[in-house]
Amino acid sequence: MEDFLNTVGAINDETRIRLLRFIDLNKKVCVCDVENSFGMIQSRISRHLKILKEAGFLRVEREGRWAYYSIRSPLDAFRQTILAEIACLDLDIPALMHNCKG
Amino acid sequence: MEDFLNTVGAINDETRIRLLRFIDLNKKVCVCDVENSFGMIQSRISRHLKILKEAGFLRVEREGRWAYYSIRSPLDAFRQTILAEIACLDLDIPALMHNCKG
DNA sequence: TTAATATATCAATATATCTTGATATATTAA
DNA sequence: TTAATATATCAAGATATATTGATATATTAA
Repeated sequence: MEDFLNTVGAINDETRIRLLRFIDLNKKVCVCDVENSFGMIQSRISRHLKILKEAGFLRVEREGRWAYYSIRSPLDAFRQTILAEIACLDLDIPALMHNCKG
Repeated sequence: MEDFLNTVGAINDETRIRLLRFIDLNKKVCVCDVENSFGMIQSRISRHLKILKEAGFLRVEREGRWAYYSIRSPLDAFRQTILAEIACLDLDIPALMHNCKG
């Protein structure tokens, strides 16, 4: 139950739905690129990515000062179904903007 | 997006998850039976059933002074997947108590 | 018609979640 | 070591959702 509510709670937010789709499309992104692509402040992005990660949708790899987020693999059938459902939605997903300063 | 968030929001609540499973198991129930089975006040049950109905999970048939709720049929694949996922959870579902007074 | 039952909805409060701005930590480059 | 960049987390306020008790509506039975 706890895991189910965690999973469902994670996708019960428009920002996170868009973030999830964005990462699904762009495969591997760092926080500052997401920040810039979505035009949202860093703490907001970071918080939502954490929720998606803890809900089992994302994984993080640290490389130097960057944290790269991608869709967790393997993904169980239920979360795969959710991703597929989100892929069918008519979402406004921004283009990936690389904006890290080094 | 609106429909997706509606669907997801509906199952983002422990009470509604249990109600959904209860109705899935008992097929067709009136509000006062649910009220008694769950030991919750009527306004609470009524509100949650309405949310599940508006999220596309339930349908209502009025018969006299009773409102009978059941799983909506046909149910699209995504909602079926959700029901199946809920069926796998270890939930505390009460036995159906018939308690209408006439 | 009156009373009882079933259900829905409203208003108030309580609780949870989201957003922002500030701050803390870590890594790298100068 | 100092400064810059990237990320995470915290505290405060804003917003949304849940719960309760009260009330409204509808149906049936007496």
